[in-house]
Amino acid sequence: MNLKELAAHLGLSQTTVSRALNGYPEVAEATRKRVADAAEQHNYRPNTRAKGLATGRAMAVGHVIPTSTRHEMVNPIFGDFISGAGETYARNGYDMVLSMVEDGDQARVYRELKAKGTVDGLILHGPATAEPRIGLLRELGLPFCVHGRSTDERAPYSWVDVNNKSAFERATELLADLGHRRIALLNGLEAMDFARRRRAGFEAAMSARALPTLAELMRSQEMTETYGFESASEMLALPDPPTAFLVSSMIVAIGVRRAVEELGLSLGTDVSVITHDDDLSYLRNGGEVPLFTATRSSVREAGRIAAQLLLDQIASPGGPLRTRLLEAPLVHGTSTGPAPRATAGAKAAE
Amino acid sequence: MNLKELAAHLGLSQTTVSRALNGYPEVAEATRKRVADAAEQHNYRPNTRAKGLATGRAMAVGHVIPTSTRHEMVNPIFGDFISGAGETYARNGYDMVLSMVEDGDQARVYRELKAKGTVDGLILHGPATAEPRIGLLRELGLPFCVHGRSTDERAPYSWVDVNNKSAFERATELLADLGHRRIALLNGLEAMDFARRRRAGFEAAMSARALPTLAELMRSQEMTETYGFESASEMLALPDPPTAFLVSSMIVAIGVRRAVEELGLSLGTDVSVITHDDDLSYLRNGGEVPLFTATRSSVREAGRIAAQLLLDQIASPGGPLRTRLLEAPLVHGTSTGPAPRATAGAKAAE
DNA sequence: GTCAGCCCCCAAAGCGCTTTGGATGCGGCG
DNA sequence: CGCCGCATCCAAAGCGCTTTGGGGGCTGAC
Repeated sequence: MNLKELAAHLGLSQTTVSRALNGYPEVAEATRKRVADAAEQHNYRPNTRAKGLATGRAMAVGHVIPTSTRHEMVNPIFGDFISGAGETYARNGYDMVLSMVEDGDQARVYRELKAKGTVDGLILHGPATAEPRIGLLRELGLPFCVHGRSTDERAPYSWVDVNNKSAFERATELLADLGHRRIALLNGLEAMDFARRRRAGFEAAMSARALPTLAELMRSQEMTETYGFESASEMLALPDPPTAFLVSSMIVAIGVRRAVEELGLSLGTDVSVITHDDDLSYLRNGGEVPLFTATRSSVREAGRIAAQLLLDQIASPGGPLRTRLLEAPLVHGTSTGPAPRATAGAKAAE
Repeated sequence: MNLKELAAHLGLSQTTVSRALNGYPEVAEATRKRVADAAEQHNYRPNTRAKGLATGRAMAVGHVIPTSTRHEMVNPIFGDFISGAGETYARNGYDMVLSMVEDGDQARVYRELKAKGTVDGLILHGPATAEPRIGLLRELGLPFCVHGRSTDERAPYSWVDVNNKSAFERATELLADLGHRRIALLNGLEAMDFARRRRAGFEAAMSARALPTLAELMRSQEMTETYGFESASEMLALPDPPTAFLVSSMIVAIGVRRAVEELGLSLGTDVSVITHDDDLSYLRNGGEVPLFTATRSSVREAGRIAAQLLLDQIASPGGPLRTRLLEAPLVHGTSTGPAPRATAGAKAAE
């Protein structure tokens, strides 16, 4: 059933039917009601493409997901973020289109989305410290909102981000307050902006307490369980091992836990761990009492907000570029405790 | 830059330019070259909506992701599946549109996608044993391919699935061969078809060996770490605890591992675990030697295949409905070993 | 020299919708 | 009574593309 047929069926013109359904004032209430009922009954929905052609709006927003071939990892937070964003889109009648793109091809895909008119705006994922995509999108004139920030970018742009620096600063302070002096940092890839900010927070807190940030206790890699396991195993085997770990994601923390337990050590007693927790729906941090002490921030909520900022921007093109900084409160779990008097290494050798 | 402008620029008609770009024969090679060059130079891309309107094809396929509000979990395999499917779409010039939909609303969304003409086909996720969506899609005349199967569905339909039954059958046999007699099954929600098939495989192997399938050693819930931890903790505290666990996902297995280690038991010695491993990019099963013995099947590969079957179906509407059954080979890790002579419970009490 | 037959190319219709610019009919005001 | 203005509705253009249904012009055969 299309507009023409519906109009014929009602004995009205397409114009009137269209106006009735779109809430224009120049149609009598009785007529509008009659039209609405008929539309409902015949399950009429205006064809998206035709409507888009006529209005010039796609009623869709794009997410470009990088999938490097080297390490073909899909970001685990992706599902939850998308899910949050999707809620917002659905509520506003927008579609969400996804493109999986190899790292190098991103620019090409952005240009293409613009030229083909597929979307009205974009969410930009995984910004690096220096992020050329931001300039490109601005140049293309496509509204966008960044999930995260890009330190090197000077001009304003819309973003939603967790306050990674303050989160990791507070986490480090907590560990220091517990008496830990040798604290390891298992960070994400440092090309990513968030990882840089986390390290900054860590270093700020450490130097404020006059604690050393040792190269052998700092790593940054892609956040996998294996990374956590191997790093922790190696570090705990050092002559002077760390007594605490600050970790960038739950998955990495799980690897750390495995290493700790495999050494016969106990989490929260011999070794303390604080992780960032994206509050992923399929990887909850324990039940009532959190398993890991963590800086927690729902990435799903971030998705909801980013989508909303983008839709607002699309709705009022000239408007101000809004941003949103989310705090990540420290939730206390069982993985932290006072620094042991003997070093963990000594304990392990008992 | 649109067709009209490009044609004017070239001093040709829109018809000729369109034909040149779409590879129709009635245009001279020299002209075609000239057109292609100009298009390239001006970065011309036909407007998707206009093209779609004219051809009646959306060049897009939909994925409807259920997000129940009760347990607001996003399936963790979702990201990898989508990523695989996305590769196929990209290679074929298709867009992928995602809808996050609350469980009850699925039928409405399918109808809407059809009526609005947003997509040319759909991938159906998470089929239940009795799956009304299949009938609905068939009735709507939208091509679709199911990721998984639906036992109760009699009429043919296109699907891609792992051979869950044989995988769990072989896994159970391995445990039995190792001397395990009390084997626990931590399954996914039994409304899901895959969970039913896995149980069937488990039970078939158990009864073939004349081993008992005990109600207190079988659970089926949503696959979270907590579920694995709590189930394993409780079962291992039974007077006559299991010596082996057959588990439905890596995440659940991680919870089981935590329970085992927290009891001071050792994985692969005191307690054996076999899990299904979807080969998720962000949750690899260890490095060289797998951590868990597992039935492994890449869900990303499944995504690639499902997308291809769907595109084939869209390309040749009358064609046969293809299906694909993927085997999940058993990979041997460190989490399995001979059944201990003393029961695990006795060992824990040492 | 003619004319059929090809090659190339073009004008215009049409996809399903929105929107501009009227048309029609009615009551109310002067 | 005549005219204005308002409330309703409609015809048609246009969004950017594909595709149908023609033609011109050139070649080669007769």
